[in-house]
Amino acid sequence: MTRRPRIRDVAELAGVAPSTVSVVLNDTAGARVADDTRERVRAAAEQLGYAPNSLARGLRTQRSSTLAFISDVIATTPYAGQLIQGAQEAAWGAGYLLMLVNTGGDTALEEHAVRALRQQQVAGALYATMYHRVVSLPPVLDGLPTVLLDSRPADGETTFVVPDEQQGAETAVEELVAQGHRRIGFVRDRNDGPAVDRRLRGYQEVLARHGLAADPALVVREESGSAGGERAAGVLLDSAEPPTAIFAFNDQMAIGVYRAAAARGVRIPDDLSVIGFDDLYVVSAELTPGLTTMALPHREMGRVAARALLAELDGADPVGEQLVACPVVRRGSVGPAPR
Amino acid sequence: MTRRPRIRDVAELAGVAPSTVSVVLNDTAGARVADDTRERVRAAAEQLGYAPNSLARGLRTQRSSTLAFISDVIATTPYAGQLIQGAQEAAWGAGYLLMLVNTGGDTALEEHAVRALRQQQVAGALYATMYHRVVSLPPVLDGLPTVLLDSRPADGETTFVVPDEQQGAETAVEELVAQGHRRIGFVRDRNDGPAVDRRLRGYQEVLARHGLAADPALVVREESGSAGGERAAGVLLDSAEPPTAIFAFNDQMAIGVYRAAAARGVRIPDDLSVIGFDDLYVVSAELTPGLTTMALPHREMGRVAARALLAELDGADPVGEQLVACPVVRRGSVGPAPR
DNA sequence: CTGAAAGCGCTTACAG
DNA sequence: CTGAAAGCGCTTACAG
Repeated sequence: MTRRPRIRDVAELAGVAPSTVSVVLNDTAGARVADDTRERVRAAAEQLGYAPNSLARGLRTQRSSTLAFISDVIATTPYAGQLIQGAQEAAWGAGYLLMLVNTGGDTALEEHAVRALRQQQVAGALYATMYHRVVSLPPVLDGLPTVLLDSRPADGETTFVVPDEQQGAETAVEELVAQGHRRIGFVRDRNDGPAVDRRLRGYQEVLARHGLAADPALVVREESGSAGGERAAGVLLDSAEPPTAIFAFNDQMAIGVYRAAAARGVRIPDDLSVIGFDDLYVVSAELTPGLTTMALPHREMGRVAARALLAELDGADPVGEQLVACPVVRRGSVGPAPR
Repeated sequence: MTRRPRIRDVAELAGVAPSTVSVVLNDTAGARVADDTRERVRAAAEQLGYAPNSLARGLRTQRSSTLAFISDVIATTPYAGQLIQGAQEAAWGAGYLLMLVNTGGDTALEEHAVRALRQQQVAGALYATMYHRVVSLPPVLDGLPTVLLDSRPADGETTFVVPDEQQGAETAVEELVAQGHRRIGFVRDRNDGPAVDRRLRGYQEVLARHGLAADPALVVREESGSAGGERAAGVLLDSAEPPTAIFAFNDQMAIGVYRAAAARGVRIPDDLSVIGFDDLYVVSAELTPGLTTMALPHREMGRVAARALLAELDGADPVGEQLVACPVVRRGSVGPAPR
């Protein structure tokens, strides 16, 4: 394997100085080079298969073309890939590569990793969490342009990109209302958090918008897994006035709703409509009937975040909250309200 | 934000030359530096929070400390994270960072990405596919130390790391035999491929080992999704002599087996034991009863691959096939054979 | 035992 | 319009 050509090789072949090669290949603004010289340089570069050494360029320009993608628990979620994919697409568009680090939530390790990333002169960082929550940026990140992905900063001006939870919830409940449902239950996580708070608000908003009673008995708090969803749906279905539709905080809880319905001979969507949130693909598509749900726009979020970061590297100011809309994915679990 | 300290700053503070700082901080072999000088240098570096610029070091030493992680379809599989996580763990241990690129299977894009990676002087590459298959390495990778992850090279000496499919299948079927099952069905993918071939071999191996008849009617080919699994299991369950246990090629097909059983009033595990493959977590844990299955050791595979690559960077020869064992994950779908 | 010099591969003022 | 020089921040022979 012969070594990669350097700029000097191109210069010699073209019969010019290395600086001329640099100017030509970079299309340096305000530099005047004769057309035939340009041509010779280009041909020489092409012939040798020359591609500049990014390390040398980064050292000289004091600006690398890599972005850090730091995440807490990439390993255990099927979403991470989409976030990365989106970020990568936007980064590539601008000639940046992603350096990936997964911290597993370990602070010491995170600090170590960020240090290594900074030694590599990353231009900026995307700091991603695997679900929408509030975080404090670690001090090692100080002074490095950073955009938060799927989380909100505890304080500061940082740009952060999150799903539009409220719009998602509104869309979901509108979907049910449009089918004639008037009593709609909400099966929610036991804990508060940015996601559940906003989804609840969206739910309430739509009920109010349509003049539907906001019966507190229709909102049941439970653990956020399928077992919790099953218990919560059981409470609703066994009540004196059961809802004809249930909006589940997430797809895992929706699985539980399916189970509670099956156990009671309640058919979906004939007797009960169900709509979930997250579009946890392997789950939502495999249920019978398929689960209609709100997709978390991870790929688009990744894109938006990378674009915002790139803009900041070009001198733009942080822009705070960036909401990305959640689209509905219609499968078979929503039907007309039974009369 | 003040700029990062350079080696010269440390040298000035310690009252020595930059070269001495380098020698001390890198513990350069064969260099003799007085203990108190060492001490002063260390203290100065500590005080300034000095960390060497990896770009400059890489340029000078002609050796970067980044590895490329190139994958085809990270976006759509929940496994990718584990692969990356494992690779990262091993890479970090050796002071390397991962540069990630997902090609989406687009060759032109892949070529472009690999070029960019090489411009960044990555020391080597991990080339990952999202399921076990045969690949040809793209020419752009020529001359760059590369290890294949979850795929086998069409030719060449390349090191490649794959799950031990046959051991996994043997373990699965032994699990059933140990529970007294004598008629065991195998619900397999319609297409051939390294994974299904080896799983079939493992299945046959165990039957032979225990002197059980290898009835060809017990092996049913179908599409590899849940619908295929359902049809295949239907064939087995409706046959004159139905099996008491079914080994499914993968968890998706196992879902179908569950459905076929439910549709016929066949109870799992009382009437029928089921064992899957892949441990597609969201699926296998959410079924009722939970699916007993063989886990794909993605994290460990990532680790093994990164370690092998690092070894090659240190001059070791490629080692060809590296098998990583698949452990069984016991949930509730395997029980004693009905009498 | 320590320092001065050269050089990795680029880019960017600055001469001419 | 083009080239020579300096320098980004390191490390590594080589003097002394």
